[in-house]
Amino acid sequence: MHESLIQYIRSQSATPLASKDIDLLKKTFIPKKFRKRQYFLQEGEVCVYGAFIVKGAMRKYTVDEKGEEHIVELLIENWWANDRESQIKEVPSRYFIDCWEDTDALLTTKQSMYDLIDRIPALKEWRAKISENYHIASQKRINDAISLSAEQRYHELEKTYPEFIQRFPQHIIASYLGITKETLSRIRHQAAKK
Amino acid sequence: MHESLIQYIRSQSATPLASKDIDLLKKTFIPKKFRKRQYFLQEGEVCVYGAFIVKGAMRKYTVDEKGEEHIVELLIENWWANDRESQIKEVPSRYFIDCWEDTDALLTTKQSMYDLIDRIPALKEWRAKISENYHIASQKRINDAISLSAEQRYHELEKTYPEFIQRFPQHIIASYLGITKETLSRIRHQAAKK
DNA sequence: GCGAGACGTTGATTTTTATCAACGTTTTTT
DNA sequence: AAAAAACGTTGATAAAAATCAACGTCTCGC
Repeated sequence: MHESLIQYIRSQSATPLASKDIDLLKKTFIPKKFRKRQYFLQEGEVCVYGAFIVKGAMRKYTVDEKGEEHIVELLIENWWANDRESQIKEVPSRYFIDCWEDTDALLTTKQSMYDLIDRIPALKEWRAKISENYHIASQKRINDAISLSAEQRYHELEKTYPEFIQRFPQHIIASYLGITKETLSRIRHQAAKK
Repeated sequence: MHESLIQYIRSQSATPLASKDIDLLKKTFIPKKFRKRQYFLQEGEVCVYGAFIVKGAMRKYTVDEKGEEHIVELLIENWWANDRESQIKEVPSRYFIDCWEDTDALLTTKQSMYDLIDRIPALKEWRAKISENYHIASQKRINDAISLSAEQRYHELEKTYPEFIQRFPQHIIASYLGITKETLSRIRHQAAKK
Protein backbone atom coordinates (compact mmCIF):
# COMPACT_ATOMS: atom_id res chain seq x y z
CA MET A 1 0.00 0.00 0.00
CA HIS A 2 2.71 2.48 0.89
CA GLU A 3 4.82 1.60 -2.13
CA SER A 4 3.00 3.85 -4.52
CA LEU A 5 3.35 6.77 -2.13
CA ILE A 6 7.06 6.18 -1.80
CA GLN A 7 7.50 5.87 -5.51
CA TYR A 8 5.55 9.03 -6.03
CA ILE A 9 7.62 11.01 -3.55
CA ARG A 10 10.79 9.78 -5.24
CA SER A 11 9.52 10.82 -8.63
CA GLN A 12 8.78 14.33 -7.39
CA SER A 13 11.92 15.03 -5.41
CA ALA A 14 15.65 14.94 -6.13
CA THR A 15 16.62 14.21 -2.53
CA PRO A 16 16.82 10.47 -1.87
CA LEU A 17 14.67 8.75 0.76
CA ALA A 18 16.64 6.96 3.49
CA SER A 19 15.28 3.60 4.65
CA LYS A 20 14.59 5.01 8.10
CA ASP A 21 12.53 7.69 6.37
CA ILE A 22 10.53 5.00 4.69
CA ASP A 23 9.87 3.32 8.02
CA LEU A 24 8.71 6.61 9.42
CA LEU A 25 6.46 7.17 6.43
CA LYS A 26 4.91 3.78 6.87
CA LYS A 27 4.24 4.46 10.50
CA THR A 28 2.70 7.85 9.86
CA PHE A 29 0.44 7.24 6.89
CA ILE A 30 -2.58 5.22 7.94
CA PRO A 31 -4.01 3.00 5.20
CA LYS A 32 -7.75 3.13 4.88
CA LYS A 33 -10.23 1.72 2.40
CA PHE A 34 -13.32 3.62 1.29
CA ARG A 35 -16.34 2.32 -0.51
CA LYS A 36 -17.87 3.97 -3.53
CA ARG A 37 -20.15 6.84 -2.42
CA GLN A 38 -18.60 6.88 1.05
CA TYR A 39 -17.90 10.37 2.40
CA PHE A 40 -14.37 11.35 3.22
CA LEU A 41 -15.48 14.80 4.37
CA GLN A 42 -18.86 16.44 4.84
CA GLU A 43 -19.78 20.12 4.86
CA GLY A 44 -19.59 21.50 8.38
CA GLU A 45 -16.95 19.04 9.57
CA VAL A 46 -13.38 20.04 10.29
CA CYS A 47 -11.05 18.30 7.87
CA VAL A 48 -8.80 16.36 10.22
CA TYR A 49 -7.14 14.08 7.69
CA GLY A 50 -5.50 14.54 4.36
CA ALA A 51 -5.75 11.54 2.05
CA PHE A 52 -3.21 10.41 -0.48
CA ILE A 53 -5.09 8.37 -3.07
CA VAL A 54 -3.34 5.10 -3.81
CA LYS A 55 -6.12 3.69 -5.94
CA GLY A 56 -9.57 5.00 -6.75
CA ALA A 57 -11.29 8.30 -7.44
CA MET A 58 -12.93 11.03 -5.38
CA ARG A 59 -14.70 14.30 -5.98
CA LYS A 60 -14.74 17.51 -3.98
CA TYR A 61 -17.83 19.68 -4.29
CA THR A 62 -20.19 22.19 -2.76
CA VAL A 63 -23.95 21.86 -2.56
CA ASP A 64 -26.02 25.01 -3.12
CA GLU A 65 -29.41 26.03 -1.70
CA LYS A 66 -31.17 24.22 -4.52
CA GLY A 67 -29.36 21.03 -3.57
CA GLU A 68 -27.22 21.07 -6.70
CA GLU A 69 -23.66 19.82 -6.56
CA HIS A 70 -20.81 21.87 -7.98
CA ILE A 71 -17.64 19.91 -8.46
CA VAL A 72 -14.53 21.83 -7.56
CA GLU A 73 -11.99 19.04 -7.96
CA LEU A 74 -11.80 15.56 -9.35
CA LEU A 75 -9.16 13.43 -7.67
CA ILE A 76 -7.50 10.20 -8.77
CA GLU A 77 -4.38 8.15 -8.03
CA ASN A 78 -1.44 10.11 -6.64
CA TRP A 79 -3.58 13.11 -5.84
CA TRP A 80 -4.14 14.55 -2.47
CA ALA A 81 -7.68 14.93 -1.10
CA ASN A 82 -8.35 17.45 1.65
CA ASP A 83 -9.68 20.89 2.43
CA ARG A 84 -6.59 22.82 3.33
CA GLU A 85 -8.53 25.78 4.67
CA SER A 86 -10.49 23.64 7.08
CA GLN A 87 -7.52 21.52 8.03
CA ILE A 88 -5.09 24.34 8.72
CA LYS A 89 -7.41 26.87 10.32
CA GLU A 90 -9.45 24.13 12.00
CA VAL A 91 -12.73 25.59 10.80
CA PRO A 92 -15.79 23.77 9.42
CA SER A 93 -15.47 22.93 5.76
CA ARG A 94 -17.70 24.23 2.99
CA TYR A 95 -16.98 21.18 0.89
CA PHE A 96 -17.98 17.59 0.57
CA ILE A 97 -15.45 15.00 -0.50
CA ASP A 98 -16.67 11.54 -1.41
CA CYS A 99 -15.52 8.52 -3.32
CA TRP A 100 -16.61 7.93 -6.86
CA GLU A 101 -14.94 4.52 -6.89
CA ASP A 102 -13.81 2.14 -4.17
CA THR A 103 -10.66 3.84 -2.95
CA ASP A 104 -7.46 2.95 -1.12
CA ALA A 105 -6.04 5.96 0.66
CA LEU A 106 -3.28 6.86 3.10
CA LEU A 107 -4.29 9.29 5.80
CA THR A 108 -2.33 11.78 7.88
CA THR A 109 -3.25 14.50 10.29
CA LYS A 110 -1.91 18.01 9.93
CA GLN A 111 0.44 17.53 12.87
CA SER A 112 1.90 14.23 11.78
CA MET A 113 2.44 15.72 8.35
CA TYR A 114 4.32 18.67 9.82
CA ASP A 115 6.47 16.32 11.87
CA LEU A 116 7.23 14.21 8.85
CA ILE A 117 8.18 17.20 6.77
CA ASP A 118 10.56 18.36 9.50
CA ARG A 119 12.28 15.03 9.55
CA ILE A 120 12.38 14.04 5.92
CA PRO A 121 13.96 16.53 3.55
CA ALA A 122 12.56 14.88 0.41
CA LEU A 123 9.06 15.56 1.69
CA LYS A 124 9.69 19.25 1.85
CA GLU A 125 10.40 19.27 -1.85
CA TRP A 126 7.42 17.10 -2.50
CA ARG A 127 5.11 19.42 -0.61
CA ALA A 128 6.50 22.44 -2.39
CA LYS A 129 6.00 20.80 -5.74
CA ILE A 130 2.43 19.79 -5.03
CA SER A 131 1.60 23.26 -3.86
CA GLU A 132 3.26 24.65 -6.95
CA ASN A 133 1.37 22.38 -9.29
CA TYR A 134 -1.86 23.21 -7.62
CA HIS A 135 -1.15 26.90 -7.96
CA ILE A 136 -0.43 26.60 -11.67
CA ALA A 137 -3.47 24.44 -12.34
CA SER A 138 -5.78 26.80 -10.45
CA GLN A 139 -4.57 29.80 -12.35
CA LYS A 140 -5.24 28.00 -15.61
CA ARG A 141 -8.66 26.84 -14.50
CA ILE A 142 -9.63 30.35 -13.48
CA ASN A 143 -8.36 31.71 -16.76
CA ASP A 144 -10.35 29.12 -18.69
CA ALA A 145 -13.47 29.82 -16.65
CA ILE A 146 -13.44 33.54 -17.32
CA SER A 147 -12.29 33.49 -20.91
CA LEU A 148 -13.63 30.38 -22.67
CA SER A 149 -17.04 29.20 -23.84
CA ALA A 150 -18.54 25.94 -22.57
CA GLU A 151 -17.37 24.16 -25.70
CA GLN A 152 -13.81 25.46 -25.45
CA ARG A 153 -13.64 24.56 -21.78
CA TYR A 154 -14.65 21.02 -22.57
CA HIS A 155 -12.00 20.66 -25.25
CA GLU A 156 -9.39 22.08 -22.88
CA LEU A 157 -10.37 19.46 -20.33
CA GLU A 158 -10.06 16.74 -22.96
CA LYS A 159 -6.52 17.94 -23.60
CA THR A 160 -5.47 18.51 -20.01
CA TYR A 161 -7.05 15.58 -18.20
CA PRO A 162 -8.21 13.00 -20.76
CA GLU A 163 -8.35 10.41 -17.97
CA PHE A 164 -11.19 12.31 -16.29
CA ILE A 165 -13.37 11.89 -19.33
CA GLN A 166 -12.76 8.15 -19.36
CA ARG A 167 -13.35 7.76 -15.71
CA PHE A 168 -16.23 9.99 -14.68
CA PRO A 169 -19.72 10.06 -16.18
CA GLN A 170 -20.77 12.98 -18.27
CA HIS A 171 -22.91 14.73 -15.70
CA ILE A 172 -19.92 14.85 -13.36
CA ILE A 173 -17.73 16.31 -16.07
CA ALA A 174 -20.46 18.85 -16.83
CA SER A 175 -20.59 19.94 -13.21
CA TYR A 176 -16.82 20.24 -13.10
CA LEU A 177 -17.00 22.51 -16.14
CA GLY A 178 -19.82 24.57 -14.68
CA ILE A 179 -22.36 23.63 -17.36
CA THR A 180 -25.46 21.43 -17.45
CA LYS A 181 -25.39 17.82 -18.57
CA GLU A 182 -27.67 18.70 -21.50
CA THR A 183 -25.26 21.32 -22.77
CA LEU A 184 -22.36 18.91 -22.51
CA SER A 185 -24.32 16.25 -24.35
CA ARG A 186 -24.92 18.71 -27.18
CA ILE A 187 -21.29 19.78 -27.28
CA ARG A 188 -20.20 16.17 -27.62
CA HIS A 189 -22.79 15.54 -30.29
CA GLN A 190 -21.44 18.51 -32.26
CA ALA A 191 -17.86 17.38 -31.82
CA ALA A 192 -18.66 13.85 -32.99
CA LYS A 193 -20.12 15.08 -36.27
CA LYS A 194 -16.95 16.89 -37.33
CA MET B 1 10.39 51.40 1.45
CA HIS B 2 11.23 48.12 3.17
CA GLU B 3 9.28 48.98 6.28
CA SER B 4 5.95 47.88 4.93
CA LEU B 5 7.40 44.55 3.88
CA ILE B 6 8.88 43.99 7.31
CA GLN B 7 5.68 44.92 9.01
CA TYR B 8 3.77 42.63 6.76
CA ILE B 9 6.04 39.68 7.40
CA ARG B 10 5.71 40.29 11.13
CA SER B 11 1.94 40.37 10.90
CA GLN B 12 1.89 37.03 9.08
CA SER B 13 4.36 35.09 11.18
CA ALA B 14 4.72 34.26 14.85
CA THR B 15 8.52 33.91 14.69
CA PRO B 16 10.23 37.24 15.43
CA LEU B 17 12.55 38.90 12.93
CA ALA B 18 16.10 39.46 14.19
CA SER B 19 17.77 42.73 13.25
CA LYS B 20 20.35 40.92 11.15
CA ASP B 21 17.44 39.33 9.29
CA ILE B 22 16.13 42.77 8.56
CA ASP B 23 19.49 43.84 7.19
CA LEU B 24 19.52 40.80 4.98
CA LEU B 25 16.00 41.50 3.79
CA LYS B 26 16.94 45.06 2.92
CA LYS B 27 19.93 43.86 0.93
CA THR B 28 17.94 41.25 -0.96
CA PHE B 29 14.77 43.07 -1.92
CA ILE B 30 15.51 45.60 -4.63
CA PRO B 31 13.22 48.63 -4.59
CA LYS B 32 11.89 49.64 -7.96
CA LYS B 33 9.33 52.17 -9.13
CA PHE B 34 6.94 51.47 -11.97
CA ARG B 35 4.82 53.93 -13.90
CA LYS B 36 1.15 53.42 -14.63
CA ARG B 37 0.76 51.16 -17.69
CA GLN B 38 4.35 49.96 -17.43
CA TYR B 39 4.80 46.22 -17.93
CA PHE B 40 6.22 44.13 -15.15
CA LEU B 41 5.99 40.98 -17.27
CA GLN B 42 5.03 40.29 -20.87
CA GLU B 43 3.76 37.11 -22.45
CA GLY B 44 6.66 35.03 -23.75
CA GLU B 45 9.17 36.35 -21.22
CA VAL B 46 10.51 34.26 -18.38
CA CYS B 47 9.42 35.74 -15.07
CA VAL B 48 12.74 36.45 -13.40
CA TYR B 49 11.51 38.62 -10.56
CA GLY B 50 8.77 38.41 -8.03
CA ALA B 51 7.43 41.78 -6.88
CA PHE B 52 6.11 42.64 -3.46
CA ILE B 53 3.80 45.62 -3.92
CA VAL B 54 4.54 48.34 -1.37
CA LYS B 55 2.23 50.89 -2.95
CA GLY B 56 0.17 50.80 -6.12
CA ALA B 57 -1.85 48.33 -8.14
CA MET B 58 -1.19 45.82 -10.89
CA ARG B 59 -3.16 43.38 -12.98
CA LYS B 60 -2.24 39.97 -14.34
CA TYR B 61 -3.99 38.87 -17.52
CA THR B 62 -3.94 36.86 -20.71
CA VAL B 63 -4.68 38.20 -24.18
CA ASP B 64 -6.65 35.93 -26.52
CA GLU B 65 -6.56 35.63 -30.33
CA LYS B 66 -9.12 38.41 -30.64
CA GLY B 67 -6.86 40.69 -28.63
CA GLU B 68 -9.16 40.67 -25.63
CA GLU B 69 -7.71 40.84 -22.15
CA HIS B 70 -8.83 38.40 -19.46
CA ILE B 71 -7.83 39.46 -15.99
CA VAL B 72 -6.71 36.59 -13.81
CA GLU B 73 -5.59 38.58 -10.79
CA LEU B 74 -5.82 42.09 -9.44
CA LEU B 75 -2.96 42.99 -7.15
CA ILE B 76 -2.60 45.78 -4.59
CA GLU B 77 -0.49 46.65 -1.56
CA ASN B 78 1.04 43.69 0.31
CA TRP B 79 0.34 41.33 -2.56
CA TRP B 80 2.88 39.45 -4.49
CA ALA B 81 3.05 39.80 -8.28
CA ASN B 82 4.67 37.07 -10.32
CA ASP B 83 4.05 34.07 -12.51
CA ARG B 84 5.17 31.18 -10.36
CA GLU B 85 5.02 28.69 -13.18
CA SER B 86 7.33 30.73 -15.37
CA GLN B 87 9.62 31.70 -12.53
CA ILE B 88 10.10 28.23 -11.11
CA LYS B 89 10.23 26.18 -14.28
CA GLU B 90 12.00 28.98 -16.16
CA VAL B 91 9.59 28.77 -19.08
CA PRO B 92 8.01 31.62 -21.07
CA SER B 93 4.97 33.09 -19.38
CA ARG B 94 1.45 33.06 -20.77
CA TYR B 95 0.58 36.14 -18.77
CA PHE B 96 1.03 39.87 -18.87
CA ILE B 97 1.46 41.79 -15.67
CA ASP B 98 1.29 45.57 -15.79
CA CYS B 99 0.71 48.48 -13.47
CA TRP B 100 -2.66 50.07 -13.17
CA GLU B 101 -1.27 52.79 -10.93
CA ASP B 102 2.22 54.13 -10.30
CA THR B 103 3.71 51.41 -8.16
CA ASP B 104 6.51 50.97 -5.64
CA ALA B 105 7.67 47.37 -5.53
CA LEU B 106 10.39 45.25 -3.99
CA LEU B 107 11.92 42.71 -6.34
CA THR B 108 13.64 39.39 -5.72
CA THR B 109 14.84 36.60 -7.94
CA LYS B 110 13.88 33.02 -7.30
CA GLN B 111 17.35 32.19 -6.02
CA SER B 112 17.67 35.10 -3.64
CA MET B 113 14.23 34.26 -2.30
CA TYR B 114 15.26 30.65 -1.66
CA ASP B 115 18.41 31.83 0.12
CA LEU B 116 16.42 34.21 2.27
CA ILE B 117 13.92 31.57 3.22
CA ASP B 118 16.74 29.26 4.25
CA ARG B 119 18.22 31.89 6.52
CA ILE B 120 15.18 33.54 8.01
CA PRO B 121 12.70 31.25 9.76
CA ALA B 122 9.92 33.83 9.86
CA LEU B 123 9.95 33.93 6.07
CA LYS B 124 9.23 30.27 5.83
CA GLU B 125 6.03 30.78 7.72
CA TRP B 126 5.22 33.81 5.64
CA ARG B 127 5.69 31.90 2.42
CA ALA B 128 3.57 29.02 3.66
CA LYS B 129 0.83 31.40 4.68
CA ILE B 130 0.79 33.21 1.37
CA SER B 131 0.67 29.95 -0.50
CA GLU B 132 -2.12 28.80 1.78
CA ASN B 133 -4.14 31.94 1.28
CA TYR B 134 -3.72 31.73 -2.42
CA HIS B 135 -4.88 28.14 -2.40
CA ILE B 136 -8.02 28.97 -0.45
CA ALA B 137 -8.84 32.00 -2.57
CA SER B 138 -8.40 30.05 -5.81
CA GLN B 139 -10.68 27.29 -4.68
CA LYS B 140 -13.35 29.84 -3.83
CA ARG B 141 -12.93 31.68 -7.11
CA ILE B 142 -13.25 28.43 -9.06
CA ASN B 143 -16.31 27.47 -7.08
CA ASP B 144 -17.90 30.86 -7.73
CA ALA B 145 -17.07 30.68 -11.42
CA ILE B 146 -18.72 27.30 -11.92
CA SER B 147 -21.70 27.78 -9.64
CA LEU B 148 -22.80 31.43 -9.64
CA SER B 149 -24.46 33.75 -12.15
CA ALA B 150 -22.78 36.95 -13.30
CA GLU B 151 -24.81 38.94 -10.81
CA GLN B 152 -24.01 36.66 -7.89
CA ARG B 153 -20.31 36.71 -8.78
CA TYR B 154 -20.32 40.49 -8.73
CA HIS B 155 -21.94 40.62 -5.32
CA GLU B 156 -19.46 38.07 -4.00
CA LEU B 157 -16.64 40.28 -5.22
CA GLU B 158 -18.20 43.28 -3.51
CA LYS B 159 -18.16 41.30 -0.28
CA THR B 160 -14.74 39.73 -0.63
CA TYR B 161 -12.67 42.54 -2.11
CA PRO B 162 -14.60 45.81 -1.80
CA GLU B 163 -11.35 47.71 -2.34
CA PHE B 164 -11.12 46.38 -5.89
CA ILE B 165 -14.38 48.02 -6.80
CA GLN B 166 -13.18 51.36 -5.47
CA ARG B 167 -9.87 51.12 -7.15
CA PHE B 168 -10.35 49.64 -10.59
CA PRO B 169 -12.69 50.87 -13.33
CA GLN B 170 -15.74 48.84 -14.19
CA HIS B 171 -14.45 47.27 -17.37
CA ILE B 172 -11.51 45.85 -15.43
CA ILE B 173 -13.83 44.42 -12.79
CA ALA B 174 -16.00 42.96 -15.57
CA SER B 175 -13.00 41.24 -17.13
CA TYR B 176 -11.97 39.86 -13.75
CA LEU B 177 -15.46 38.42 -13.35
CA GLY B 178 -15.46 36.99 -16.85
CA ILE B 179 -18.36 39.12 -18.11
CA THR B 180 -18.66 42.07 -20.49
CA LYS B 181 -18.64 45.65 -19.31
CA GLU B 182 -22.20 46.09 -20.61
CA THR B 183 -23.48 43.22 -18.49
CA LEU B 184 -21.74 44.61 -15.43
CA SER B 185 -23.21 48.03 -16.08
CA ARG B 186 -26.69 46.50 -16.17
CA ILE B 187 -26.08 44.49 -13.01
CA ARG B 188 -25.07 47.63 -11.18
CA HIS B 189 -28.05 49.49 -12.51
CA GLN B 190 -30.35 46.76 -11.21
CA ALA B 191 -28.63 46.72 -7.83
CA ALA B 192 -28.92 50.50 -7.47
CA LYS B 193 -32.69 50.43 -7.95
CA LYS B 194 -33.32 48.11 -5.06
C1' DG C 1 -8.99 75.21 -24.44
C1' DC C 2 -9.57 71.44 -27.42
C1' DG C 3 -9.19 66.92 -29.43
C1' DA C 4 -8.32 62.09 -28.40
C1' DG C 5 -8.95 58.48 -25.74
C1' DA C 6 -10.86 56.15 -21.78
C1' DC C 7 -14.93 55.14 -19.43
C1' DG C 8 -19.65 54.11 -18.73
C1' DT C 9 -24.56 53.70 -20.28
C1' DT C 10 -28.47 52.30 -22.99
C1' DG C 11 -31.16 49.96 -26.62
C1' DA C 12 -31.84 46.42 -30.12
C1' DT C 13 -30.56 42.00 -31.50
C1' DT C 14 -28.21 37.56 -31.51
C1' DT C 15 -25.94 33.86 -29.38
C1' DT C 16 -25.19 30.91 -25.70
C1' DT C 17 -26.70 28.27 -22.13
C1' DA C 18 -30.25 26.75 -18.78
C1' DT C 19 -34.58 24.83 -17.91
C1' DC C 20 -38.30 21.66 -18.42
C1' DA C 21 -40.05 17.46 -20.00
C1' DA C 22 -40.05 13.16 -22.07
C1' DC C 23 -37.91 8.98 -23.25
C1' DG C 24 -34.45 4.97 -24.17
C1' DT C 25 -30.68 2.40 -22.29
C1' DT C 26 -27.82 0.55 -18.94
C1' DT C 27 -26.64 -0.57 -14.26
C1' DT C 28 -27.71 -1.58 -9.65
C1' DT C 29 -30.63 -3.21 -6.09
C1' DT C 30 -33.84 -6.15 -4.15
C1' DA D 1 -36.19 -11.45 -12.88
C1' DA D 2 -38.33 -7.27 -11.93
C1' DA D 3 -38.08 -2.69 -10.20
C1' DA D 4 -35.60 1.27 -9.37
C1' DA D 5 -32.04 4.31 -10.04
C1' DA D 6 -28.50 6.36 -12.80
C1' DC D 7 -27.17 7.94 -17.12
C1' DG D 8 -27.48 10.09 -21.48
C1' DT D 9 -30.14 12.19 -25.34
C1' DT D 10 -33.33 15.12 -27.73
C1' DG D 11 -36.71 18.80 -28.50
C1' DA D 12 -39.13 23.02 -27.24
C1' DT D 13 -38.80 27.07 -24.75
C1' DA D 14 -36.95 30.57 -21.58
C1' DA D 15 -33.39 33.08 -19.48
C1' DA D 16 -28.81 34.93 -19.33
C1' DA D 17 -25.22 37.07 -21.38
C1' DA D 18 -22.72 38.71 -25.55
C1' DT D 19 -22.55 41.58 -29.40
C1' DC D 20 -23.15 45.68 -32.05
C1' DA D 21 -23.89 50.41 -32.23
C1' DA D 22 -24.55 54.87 -30.69
C1' DC D 23 -23.94 58.37 -27.48
C1' DG D 24 -22.61 61.29 -23.20
C1' DT D 25 -19.13 62.50 -19.91
C1' DC D 26 -14.79 63.03 -18.12
C1' DT D 27 -9.75 63.35 -18.09
C1' DC D 28 -5.40 64.18 -19.79
C1' DG D 29 -1.82 65.71 -22.81
C1' DC D 30 -0.52 69.18 -25.88
